Amino acid sequence: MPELPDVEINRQYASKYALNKKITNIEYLDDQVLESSKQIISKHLPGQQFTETRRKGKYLVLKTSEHFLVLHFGMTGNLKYFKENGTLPEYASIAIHFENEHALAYIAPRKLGKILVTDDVDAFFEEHEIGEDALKMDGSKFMELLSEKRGGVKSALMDQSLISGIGNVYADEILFQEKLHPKQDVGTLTDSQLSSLYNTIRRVLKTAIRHQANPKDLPKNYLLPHREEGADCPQCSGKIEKITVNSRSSYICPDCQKIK
DNA sequence: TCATTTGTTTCATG
DNA sequence: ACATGAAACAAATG
Repeated sequence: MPELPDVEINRQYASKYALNKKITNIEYLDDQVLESSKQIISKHLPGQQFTETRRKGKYLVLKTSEHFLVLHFGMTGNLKYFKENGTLPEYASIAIHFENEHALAYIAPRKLGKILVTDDVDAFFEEHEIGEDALKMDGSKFMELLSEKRGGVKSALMDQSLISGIGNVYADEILFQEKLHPKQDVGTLTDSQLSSLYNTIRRVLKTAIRHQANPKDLPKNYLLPHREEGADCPQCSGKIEKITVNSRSSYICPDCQKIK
């Protein structure tokens, strides 16, 4: 579930609480999500402080003077800043302790995330084929990439090597707003449709960020608050349907979103 | 008990 | 050879 907007909220959270505080030690509660060894992580972080946060697609990056802590939340997860003498958050994988007796926990209830340290974050993104961030990509690049792509429009939006940050949930919202069927072949889209799609991607993601990535707070004409089978379409009298696209659940309004 | 959840990886297909 | 889609995988919940 943590897609671009959710990760961005966590980035803002980390910026607010975790910057410019000396790291004292790292507490390991679950090894499952560690891509770097404990030894490596504990070698590079304690004694340092985070000076900058970054986000690319669904990845969150905390920078120290010479290294980068790279976090990915998989399908569940978030950060939690807490007092050391308080309760350790449930499902915390690691806790980064600071000199001020507070700590930042990486929480992953389903343990499908990633935690690693690297000294070259650009190389990391290149190795993992993470394309330009959905909010940083410019319009002409988007048009170029999508006009070369084949297959369904939804799989194109979710292709992290093409454009990063859009997952299953926000792809549904973007397509609903555009009145496009997820299985419509991307090659059939006109330049004007692609251009409109680009603008909608930005609008939806930015709107979600503005609402703290909380689907319930999104505008009334958005799909997300009604993303369940049989719900009323927020834009017509139709009922929301659940269909399978790319072996994933897609929620669409069959009246608004027809293949052309 | 098992279907369901999702990003990523892997395998099969065209 | 390459791109695309389908399926497997991880873990935990209800």
